Amino acid sequence: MSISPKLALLEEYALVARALSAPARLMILEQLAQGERGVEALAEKTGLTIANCSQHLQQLRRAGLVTSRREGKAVIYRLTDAKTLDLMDLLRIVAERNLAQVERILRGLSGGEDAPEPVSRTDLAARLAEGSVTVLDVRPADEFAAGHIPGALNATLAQLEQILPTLAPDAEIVAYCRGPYCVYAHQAVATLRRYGLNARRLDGGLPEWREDGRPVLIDAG
Amino acid sequence: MSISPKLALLEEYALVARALSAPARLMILEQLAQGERGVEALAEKTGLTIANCSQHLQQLRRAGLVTSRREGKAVIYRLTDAKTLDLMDLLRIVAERNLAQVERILRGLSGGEDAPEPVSRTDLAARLAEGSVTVLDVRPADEFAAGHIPGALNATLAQLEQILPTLAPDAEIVAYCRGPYCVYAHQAVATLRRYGLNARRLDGGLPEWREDGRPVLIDAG
DNA sequence: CTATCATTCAATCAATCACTTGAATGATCT
DNA sequence: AGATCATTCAAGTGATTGATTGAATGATAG
Repeated sequence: MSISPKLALLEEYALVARALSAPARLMILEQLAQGERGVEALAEKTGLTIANCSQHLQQLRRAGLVTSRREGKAVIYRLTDAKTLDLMDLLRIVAERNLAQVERILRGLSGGEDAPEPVSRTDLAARLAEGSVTVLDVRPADEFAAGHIPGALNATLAQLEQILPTLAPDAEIVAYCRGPYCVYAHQAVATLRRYGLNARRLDGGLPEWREDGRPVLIDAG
Repeated sequence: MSISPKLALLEEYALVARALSAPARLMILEQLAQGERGVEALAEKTGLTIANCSQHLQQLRRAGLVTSRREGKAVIYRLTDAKTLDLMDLLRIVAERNLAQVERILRGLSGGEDAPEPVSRTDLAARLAEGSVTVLDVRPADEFAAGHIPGALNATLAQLEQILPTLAPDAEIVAYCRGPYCVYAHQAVATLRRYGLNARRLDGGLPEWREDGRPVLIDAG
């Protein structure tokens, strides 16, 4: 308490920033953006050991970004606040505007200059209503089952070539994944376009779609 | 290039967050929000040594948050992008919503429960136009000289008691400082209210006022 | 009450960060 | 060109972080 209040405040703000300063924690937050999860599920999805994942989660909790609740033996974590998503999004936007390295990586993902503009969620909703579009969900099957855009096909990158024959050659395809931090949709679009298909990426992923209040279909367990 | 593009992207985003994860760098950014500055000026304002300040600046530059330009012997730094301010602001908002510690500090600054709501910049502009308000700039004299709200008085916290007699006892006072990260205005309002004056805080500081496109008066050098 | 399971804590190590000090750069002025 | 000044670099120190391992906690089921 002896330091100045001004510094004390800055320390708190810095704590939040620090929580976002490790790739592992960004991955965890991206997962939590899709819904609450237990420690084990998070560890598996992110490739971290359980102990390590638990430590990161506690760092996130200290920064106030996640909250936990006990459910039987399991501890379930969730985002404290939807504003956290905005913060991650702004972080991404600032990084994309200012860091040449980010642009280079994204360009590499999209396979060159010819990456089309993403489709806005409003546009996609309108096109869905008139049935003039094929929606592709590029996330793993379990995440698809837990909630997806109604009418979407599901295929991971590895499965993509298998479903190619089922797609009409002139269909307009819109791919989406976990959200702005996720690169699956970028890669899927690049692959589809290499095969000559008319594919574009959705702006944002399922969490943003849900945040907009749009319908999400959940598979019966 | 051997790591996955996904991880590479997350590393870049984390780099930006890391740049915001030290109080010293937040102070520097707060200064730069008011206008471009040389290294020496920044070091003095933040209380850092020049060498240390230079190192922090380079970390900020690596994260793409600041840009430098040479002017004679001096190197002048400025914010790369106004979006950085949004990012800092959101960081602050998330911290205030989620961290009890922040609320405690702010409450202590404001001297208890009775802190009034801040005045919006739109409101202040209207009240200024009709002359029904006294505006107080709580920043150091040099920053006041470099630009302030037209008609504002200038007094640091230390000088505040000296100008008390010049204030009409029933005047409505609106205090502002460097911006949301700055606590001078909070403290000034607390002091003025202890003396029974009707003081409130402006929402945001001079950078936000300027960002709104409102008039700023610059003293002739 | 004991066994079991998911999670967290504790101890450790390598790596990184913030800060200090003193020397090196790079542009100006005489 | 040499002197001067602002800034940056380089090296060293103490503190912190991220990851690993193994033990401890805390809630449930028998």
